[in-house]
Amino acid sequence: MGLALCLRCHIEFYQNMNLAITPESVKVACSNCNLRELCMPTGFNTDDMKKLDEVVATRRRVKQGDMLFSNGDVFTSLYAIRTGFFKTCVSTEDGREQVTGFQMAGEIIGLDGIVTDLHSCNAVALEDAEVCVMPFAKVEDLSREFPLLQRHVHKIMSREIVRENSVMMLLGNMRAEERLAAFLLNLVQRLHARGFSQSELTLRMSREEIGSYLGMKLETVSRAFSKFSDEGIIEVKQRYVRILNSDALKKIFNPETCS
Amino acid sequence: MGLALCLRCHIEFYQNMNLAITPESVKVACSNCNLRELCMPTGFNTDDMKKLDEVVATRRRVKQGDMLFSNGDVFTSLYAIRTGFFKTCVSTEDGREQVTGFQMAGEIIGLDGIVTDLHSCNAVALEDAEVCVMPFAKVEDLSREFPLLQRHVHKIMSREIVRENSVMMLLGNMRAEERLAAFLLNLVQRLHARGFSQSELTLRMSREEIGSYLGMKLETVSRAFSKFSDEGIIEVKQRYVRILNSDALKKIFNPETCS
DNA sequence: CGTGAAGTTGATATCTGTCAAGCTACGTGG
DNA sequence: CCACGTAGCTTGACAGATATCAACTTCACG
Repeated sequence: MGLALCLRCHIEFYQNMNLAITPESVKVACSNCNLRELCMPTGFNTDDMKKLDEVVATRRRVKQGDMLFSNGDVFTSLYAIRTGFFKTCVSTEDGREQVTGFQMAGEIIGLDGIVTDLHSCNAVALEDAEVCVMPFAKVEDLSREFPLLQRHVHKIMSREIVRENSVMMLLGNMRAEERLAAFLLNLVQRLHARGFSQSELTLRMSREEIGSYLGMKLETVSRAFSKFSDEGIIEVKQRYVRILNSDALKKIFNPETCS
Repeated sequence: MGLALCLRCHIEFYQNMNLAITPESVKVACSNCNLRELCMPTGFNTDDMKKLDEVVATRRRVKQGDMLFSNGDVFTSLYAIRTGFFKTCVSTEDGREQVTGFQMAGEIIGLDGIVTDLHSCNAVALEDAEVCVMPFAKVEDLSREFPLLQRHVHKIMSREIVRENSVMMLLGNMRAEERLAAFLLNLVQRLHARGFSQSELTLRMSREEIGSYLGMKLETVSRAFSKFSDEGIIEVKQRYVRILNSDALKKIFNPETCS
């Protein structure tokens, strides 16, 4: 899965990956899943592919607002998102919450639980969702059998580490508008890789959740949206966002070029 | 390796791990390394242990200020720190640098390179260091043979993800003094797990590097140190720090108790 | 013992947070 | 089908935390 991550831009560049999502797909097996290229390694023959179908034990539906897992839950499985949109967040006892990521179809959540066998964050569905449940013991078993799968699992974890590095850069070094610009470009880029528009998106999260992710208050998020809108860079209407000038958005956090 | 990570505190609690570091140790094999419990899984018999010695291909010395690897380098190996102290950092073309972590003996660096086969950050030695070079292909081979090693590798990567989650919480939700307090407690805790003092430490990094990690400017770091010092919570003399009142330090970022 | 890097401290500027008011959109129930 | 209520969003005024700029001090190293 040729993927390069531009730390500067906080944008992932997927190659050979432009998958239309047909919500009508019925088959349970990975081998027939149209998200396969996002979740699973490629390069298997049909026989091996069938064996790999075992990775997914079951499917699970999660209603909007419900948690797939939460802090303290026993870790048993990774989850591949089939449909829907999630946020993961950690929180302190005094109620401060930090959104650590937003995840969409084809992305894997639950990696936080491996180290202690307990989840250390909450995964909340931001819209009705369906996930593939992949018992981690099974993932490990099959990984030992299939080096390609093993490598794939390692890449997924490494990608998450690198993504978090880029979020640290955002939080530590960038200013409010730079953060929001990077965030929007990252979102639209990931959506585009899934067959959606390069320039339009509907946010699945509130201003407050965006702010929590980007380390700023909801009012600051709102102001930044308004500023971009005033400058003609984007069009915003509540959660609908249209990017009118992608280059201008890129320039906000990267005065020069962004590969 | 019983490890729990308190997100609130940004403190890792290691269990059964209090290893004095004897710089005189000569043996090359993991099986004879006194850092084994930090780097390697436990529970192997002597025969398996010998096979696992193959994980480490060579040792490599890195002089203070030199890079173990840098952004864009081809990824081949993970590195286990034997002696010395590293920082990892990412940077943008316009020169902004974000320190993403500080690593000490027994910790593993290089995980960022797995996803793209290229390193996406720099690893700089903050003091003369020696690392064990673990070719990743060999790690993967042996992981397929030894489930305990496989699990161990997964835990190391998951731990890094969880650590970065807690840094995101620091950067996104905490104020300057809270960040520094959490940072000091985390450092001293990790040093203590390696047989050093619970209350004294010598910083291996500059104020600027601390600031970069914590998302603040060096002057702000310095002021926070001075404030803690004025309040009698710590004693500071340049890079020497003595924690006089650990509870007060904990209270700064956690008004109640911190487990 | 001199020189420069690192660290400290003060004065001021700037960005983002806070508080408050009003607006918009959406869902619910009459 | 409309009215109402609420949650989410926007905007303004002001406050506060941290950044910036600058001067000075300390320490490490040659």
